[in-house]
Amino acid sequence: MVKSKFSISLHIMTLLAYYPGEWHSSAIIAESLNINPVLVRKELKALKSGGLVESKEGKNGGVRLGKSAKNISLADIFEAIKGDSHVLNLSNNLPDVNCKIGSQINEKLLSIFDNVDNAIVDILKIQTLEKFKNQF
Amino acid sequence: MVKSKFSISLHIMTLLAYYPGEWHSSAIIAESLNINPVLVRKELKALKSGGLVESKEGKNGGVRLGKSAKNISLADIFEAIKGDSHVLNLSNNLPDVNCKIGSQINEKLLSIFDNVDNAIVDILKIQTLEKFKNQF
DNA sequence: AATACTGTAATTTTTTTAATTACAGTACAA
DNA sequence: TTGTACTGTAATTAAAAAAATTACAGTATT
Repeated sequence: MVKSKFSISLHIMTLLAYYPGEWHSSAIIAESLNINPVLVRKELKALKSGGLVESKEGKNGGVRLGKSAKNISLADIFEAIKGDSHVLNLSNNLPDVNCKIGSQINEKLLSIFDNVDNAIVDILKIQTLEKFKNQF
Repeated sequence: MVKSKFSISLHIMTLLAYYPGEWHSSAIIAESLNINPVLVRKELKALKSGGLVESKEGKNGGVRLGKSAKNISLADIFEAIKGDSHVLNLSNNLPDVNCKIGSQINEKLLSIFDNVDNAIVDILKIQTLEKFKNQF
């Protein structure tokens, strides 16, 4: 479910970029997104591992950007939340291995998925988070 | 769910391209994909409206390519199944309209989604169905 | 007239996603 | 040193989405 993860993560990142330096609690962030705070913290996990945000535990803790919004592209966010998954998916069911096409389709599809993901990264590289948040 | 629709549709189209001219029943196609025949017919609906396949009702009916695989790109298939939807999605919940970011994020996201979809189309335009099926 | 298809609607089942609950761990601050 | 307000994460429940199934009208073919 890369699909809505990107939206959620970009929304979070935009908030953090809009109020730089401030620590935001997952509850506050969740309010703007109108989703559950636990889900926010889960999404933040991926963004943290990419170094895009940093968090502070304890009272008055929260999260803020891990580096300047000028140095974060939308592709960075996409890659952080994407992990090993693809934007496109295989069918859940295993194709018929006795079929010439069915037996090989998945490997060919996966190769296309890589190309698609790379194309998305390329197009998202163009825009920085700084530029994106300045639209608001 | 554009994600697995593309895989299902490309699988179908590859089968049809591999045995050109022949009428394939949804049951035969469903066997290779290991999915329900009704779902195959549903996917075919989108491909038909794009002129990519043609169907024949009645006994010995079925579907076959609507034009030469040489004249079909993977982008054509993607666009046919995509319809008005995007590969990326908004969050299901409406963001807080009282928040500066929340009130405007969705329109900005939709603009990105268009760019992403266009990038996918561009990369998929490169390969024809003919070339794709010749890999098998 | 029997057969083998498409096309499509309605329903049920399965899968996925999100929400909720719960709580250990941490830092601040009175 | 204790209450408070956070993160981090696991486990469970609820909701939503996707796929499968059932059903059947309509249509060529033989």
